Amino acid sequence: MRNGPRYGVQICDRCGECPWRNDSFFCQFDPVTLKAFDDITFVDAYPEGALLFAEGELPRGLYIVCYGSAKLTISSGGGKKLITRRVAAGETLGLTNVMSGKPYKATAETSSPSQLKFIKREDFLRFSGEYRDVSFNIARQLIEECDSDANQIRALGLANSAAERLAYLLLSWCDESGVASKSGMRVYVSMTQEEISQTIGTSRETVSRILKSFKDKKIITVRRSSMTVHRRHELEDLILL
Amino acid sequence: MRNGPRYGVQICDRCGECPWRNDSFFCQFDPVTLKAFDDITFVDAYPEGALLFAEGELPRGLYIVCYGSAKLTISSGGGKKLITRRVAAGETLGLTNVMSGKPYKATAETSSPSQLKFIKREDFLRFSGEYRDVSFNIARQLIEECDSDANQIRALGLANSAAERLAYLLLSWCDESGVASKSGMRVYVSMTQEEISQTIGTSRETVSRILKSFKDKKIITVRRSSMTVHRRHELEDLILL
DNA sequence: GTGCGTTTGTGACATTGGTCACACGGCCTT
DNA sequence: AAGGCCGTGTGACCAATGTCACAAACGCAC
Repeated sequence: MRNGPRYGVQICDRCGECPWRNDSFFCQFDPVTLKAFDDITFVDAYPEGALLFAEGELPRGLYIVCYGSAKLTISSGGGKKLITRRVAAGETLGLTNVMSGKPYKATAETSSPSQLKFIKREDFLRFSGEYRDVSFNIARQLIEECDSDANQIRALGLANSAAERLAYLLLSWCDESGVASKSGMRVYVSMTQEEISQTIGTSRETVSRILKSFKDKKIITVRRSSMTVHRRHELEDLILL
Repeated sequence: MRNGPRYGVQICDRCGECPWRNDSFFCQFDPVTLKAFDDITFVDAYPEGALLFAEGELPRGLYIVCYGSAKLTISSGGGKKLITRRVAAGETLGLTNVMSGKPYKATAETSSPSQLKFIKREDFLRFSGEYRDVSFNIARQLIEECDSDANQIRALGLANSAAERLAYLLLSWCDESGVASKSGMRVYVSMTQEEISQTIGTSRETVSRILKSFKDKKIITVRRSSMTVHRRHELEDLILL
């Protein structure tokens, strides 16, 4: 830690000393690789909502989320917007484009105050050729991206209704971050209904109405920003995916 | 060529002698790699509609299309079916699953009489670690898959109508395989309306109606299995993607 | 040609869900 | 307390499209 906090984030520019280091992808280099890695990266902190790159731009380099989170969105000429992925600490932003050199197909912005590492494209390409565990981690992340894309294609293409997609989203929250309580599974909801609608590809009003119908059927209860799923199986029954 | 034709396909089991070898991915190994590669692969011919693997199965090995074509589909409990990808000669089937060991998320079947190579998973994993150009080609193919998935997410999630998705599909046909003629761009249509509907995630009837509306507006004409796009820009105007 | 299976065309109808319009409530700042 | 902003709840309305039910056209085998 060299600097004071910025946007509430304590900056740390050497992976070896990183207090948030976890078991995902790019945190997992061995000490030698990590040292070389640190030498070619730039660290910076960003406030919530900072634009990292935009659809159509050419990739200048690779971002890695050290702390915080980001989201990728795509948008249509008609103003419609879809959130295609949420990126957590330890994951990369725009890896495929850095590898291929093709323009970004999505826009990336932080969704909370975050610290990111940045590596210039040419440095990263050279680096990835020199170290074995780097190419391995690249492949891992690429596979992970394919996997998550496949899930989204399934949800968008196969669901018969917005209710089905929403039920699917709620269940994924339960599985990823749900806490068992006596009356069901409690999850912290960090998205507004607007964001939820952009995640499942529907309108904000529809999300509001469907959530109401879930509440009416006593499937869920909502208090402040936490939601409790009482009858998981009723959500599962909705889903034919 | 060792064997007589099967399902109308002339079998060839050594890449070095392959008459269909092209410039995509796995055809591009250098001679040394190619030789080692031939030693661990099995070649076979399949009729149209042959099932190669199904959703939920564990990957036994990697398929590579030498000749012919295949498609990947996903389907819901409700009987709905979506074609997620068409796989042409030189491309692989199920690479991500072979790499990760996770169950297939899609079903693969040939969409014309085809010759495929098969490599057992453990052989492929060993092979991919030993030869440099193999890992390179794997990364290339993974990136290609992410790219195609991203396009599909955009088409499914951002389009406002079935007409928009269909227009998008027709334009992609023009770009990929269109032949300029005096009255417009001519493309050979190899899909039935049923398959088209499964590609763009709508019903067969809707495809029929939208095509009719395009014909009525003189945007396209259809004769037998070839279609001519007369007014490309009118299709483009439909698309807000 | 004849016949059969597949593919395509079309009408009628019900439902979903997008859009517009506006009210309400919470929270923050002044 | 007042005002404003943001997120949410809700009614009314309508266009898009899924579904069912046939009919017509096409392609292929005999």
